[in-house]
Amino acid sequence: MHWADVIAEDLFKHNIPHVLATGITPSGPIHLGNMREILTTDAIYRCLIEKGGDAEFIYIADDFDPLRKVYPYLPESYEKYVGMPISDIPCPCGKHQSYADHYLYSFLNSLKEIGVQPHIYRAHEMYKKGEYNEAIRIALDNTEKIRQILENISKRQIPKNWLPFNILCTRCKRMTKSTPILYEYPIIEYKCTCGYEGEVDIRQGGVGKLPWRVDWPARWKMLKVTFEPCGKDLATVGGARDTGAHIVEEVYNYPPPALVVYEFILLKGQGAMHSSKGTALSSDQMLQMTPPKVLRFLLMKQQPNKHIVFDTGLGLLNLVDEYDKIERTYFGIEDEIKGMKDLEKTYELSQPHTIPKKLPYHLPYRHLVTLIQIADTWNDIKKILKRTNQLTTTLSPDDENRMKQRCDHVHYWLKHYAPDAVKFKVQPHLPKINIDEQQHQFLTHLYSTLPETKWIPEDIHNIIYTISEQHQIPIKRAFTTLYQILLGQTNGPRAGYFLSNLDKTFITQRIAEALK
RNA sequence: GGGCUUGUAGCUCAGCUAGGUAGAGCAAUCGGCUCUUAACCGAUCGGCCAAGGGUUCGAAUCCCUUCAAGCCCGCCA
Repeated sequence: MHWADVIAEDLFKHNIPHVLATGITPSGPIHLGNMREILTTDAIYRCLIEKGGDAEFIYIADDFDPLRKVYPYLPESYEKYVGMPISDIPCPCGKHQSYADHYLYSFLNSLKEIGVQPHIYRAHEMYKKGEYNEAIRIALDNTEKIRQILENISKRQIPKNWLPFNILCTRCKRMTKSTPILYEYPIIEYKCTCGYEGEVDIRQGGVGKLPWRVDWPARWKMLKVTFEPCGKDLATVGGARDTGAHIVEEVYNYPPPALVVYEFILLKGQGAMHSSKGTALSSDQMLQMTPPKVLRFLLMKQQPNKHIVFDTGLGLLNLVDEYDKIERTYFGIEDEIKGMKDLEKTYELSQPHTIPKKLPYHLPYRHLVTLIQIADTWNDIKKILKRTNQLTTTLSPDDENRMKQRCDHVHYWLKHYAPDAVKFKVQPHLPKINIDEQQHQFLTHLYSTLPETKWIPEDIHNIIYTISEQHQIPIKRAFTTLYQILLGQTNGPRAGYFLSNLDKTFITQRIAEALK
């Protein structure tokens, strides 16, 4: 059984309305690792619905959190906003309503594209509308109990005057600088390091925020959460998940939600992703170089508790080809791959929206990488495919769109991530090179043979070999010569296929030019 | 010191929640007309399943111990 089915079945057994929750702080680019939380939940959600369960999928944007520091991707000037809620800080690009919106919207767009549609809650709205008021009151009434739980379980020392509430200073608008002096319902008197002393009325929304370790359990109760995955960093003994489970039971009188711990996604050669260190791949970037279904596939094929090593280089091509292979297998075109577990379910869960009824058109992804560097646009690629009999039927509009999208992805990948070894450019003019005697011989002979050569890979391949044999030119040298006059580099795609994809007249002219 | 997760072929991973002859993809090697490159096809190679012990007729799989790696057990999310 697929892992998502196993978890869904567990939830289903409880026979209650389920709320599957996810939550990410939009304090920076939301990356592929964060995406795992969403997609893991989405998979379980889909399986649960399929079984006939009653389930809702929600996403909470923690946009009332304060900005912690000036991250490397922020301008220096943001120093003055540190400590303020990210929903109240201006947008870095100026196009969004707030700092939080800036990162949140790009993420929400990615979600749409990847076929995930959770009900979206925004923490700053919930706080400002007063939806947290009851939870805040309960937390403050139970200050001692919460203090004990936190001290016992996480072994941390909590200051004497501490309250489970971070006050938003009325004057400096920071949430991290105030210390409470006295709490008497509903008023908290506080002092801020900015020098301000004042009071807040907790019956008013948005005057402050529960600290994370309390906010989380409060939210479980409020939204009746029954399941929430969490990253392995939070799932440790003494971590937020641990203290949260106690607080929700002992303070909020609600059972802790079921849990799945997911592992990190590592970037090949770089280790874990950290937005703060610039080693993260944002969901945006990811979707610009990978078809959404392939991205889903990457996460669906692997159990959540396994780390994933993502390779933005050649590994990406393998991943896409692997996906295509699974697709062919799903439609019965290819034999089942033995090592592939839960193939059907994995394929279905990889679809952002609907499951295709028939096999989509396939062109090996690696081949596309070559073609696109020759032809640039899908329309031109199509001409080549037709001329060379690699494409003999008319494509459906769906297939057309898919291929166009793939072309965009390959372009982006080539521009930003592809290793130099796969890159080449057919030079519009003869590159400056010196042709020696041997090469001259080879090209002369090739030139004279071209008119009667059939422009198909095999034949092209053959004449290259035949000619170099006749002139006793090492075959490697023959290939190099061709790459030199066409690409200006010493190697390239397999010559026969490569040349057949180029226009014969163009090749003839180029050789003539080189012989001058 | 404590917790969680992971450890299977050169690499990325299945197989572990049914205990029954170790699997896939990629890489590598060889072949596919006298054919090395980056479409493609076929074949081959490749593993003491991290190590040790236990349960069992039988263990990659269940149990215990050890080792290694990653993350956490301050603040903040």
